[in-house]
Amino acid sequence: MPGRWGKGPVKWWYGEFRDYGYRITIPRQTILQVLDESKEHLSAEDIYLKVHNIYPAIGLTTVYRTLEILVNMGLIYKFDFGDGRARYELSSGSRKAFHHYHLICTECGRIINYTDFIDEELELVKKTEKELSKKYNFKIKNHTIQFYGLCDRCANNKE
Amino acid sequence: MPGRWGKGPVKWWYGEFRDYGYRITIPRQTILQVLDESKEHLSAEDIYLKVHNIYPAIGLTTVYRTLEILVNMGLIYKFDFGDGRARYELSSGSRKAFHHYHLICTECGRIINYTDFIDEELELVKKTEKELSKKYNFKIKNHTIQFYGLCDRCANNKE
DNA sequence: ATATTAATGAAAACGATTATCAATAAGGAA
DNA sequence: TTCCTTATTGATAATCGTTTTCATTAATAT
Repeated sequence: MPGRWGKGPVKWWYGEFRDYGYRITIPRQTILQVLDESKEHLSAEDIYLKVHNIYPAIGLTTVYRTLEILVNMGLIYKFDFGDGRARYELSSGSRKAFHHYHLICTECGRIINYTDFIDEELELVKKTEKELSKKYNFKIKNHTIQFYGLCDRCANNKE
Repeated sequence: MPGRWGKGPVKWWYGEFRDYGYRITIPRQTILQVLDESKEHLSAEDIYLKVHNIYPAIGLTTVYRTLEILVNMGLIYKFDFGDGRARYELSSGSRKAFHHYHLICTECGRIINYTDFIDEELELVKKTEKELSKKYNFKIKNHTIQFYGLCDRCANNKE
């Protein structure tokens, strides 16, 4: 989609936003812009700070509220890596959506998205998903695979 | 191991506990007993309440502190399912340790451990683990696979 | 341009977890 | 056993991420 990801405020979600009956506001535009420009797994506060640089009137409350509706709309994913704060990432974007596979350092909290083996994993996941939803009567919406351990830096610091 | 899982306070961890220099106390015994007798994914407060029935003098602080050392010792696993409270489960026990695979209802918080396909999954996980730890220099200690969705009860309530 | 009402931000409230600290009790030594 | 040392305890306060409240502001339909 040429031009869809040009610089400046992203607009591709305007229609979808209106379909939901949501208004298009500067805080919401800025939050989506920040999410779109970032490759990281951002926490609510990360996002707040980045938005604050662009639009200093922003409130942390608005960030939380906007993130919640974006999650409900399916525009972003919310992750919980066990460090007490949630992380958010656009569900679609410049890069393809491989947001489900993570390496997490339990020492420093570093998070790496890996994209190796996703084909094989996706196949197995799809099969599992199908069988599990049948067996347990679960309507499966999403999944994650996480590996926990020590990253190189932290492993070295331990010896 | 016959007799290892008899009723009454569990004692199999006494040695390990002493090796770590930890003292064996009534609160700790009771917490481990509760964990051993439960098949569920218990939150700290769940555990507190159950222990409180047996040993009313228990404090919530002690529960948190004990759980932390048990996690560090590797005797229990700590999970974070994204509902703001951590869950704990014995890493070994009467049942084998298939604590890594969950179905989570995002509506009511119900958690189901599934054990289907774990053979295939374990195989893939092992392979992935090996390759990822090489590629990213990660010392992988643990992993989880979670499926999020709606359980039968909650899916029905939505229509 | 105006009216309607969703959206905002500051502040307070909340819930889970952690830190503080004086009192207690486990376990080794005598 | 009894005493001593020190880890452990539980009540309380503090912390931190997130939610709620509510009066003010601003987006959109008219």
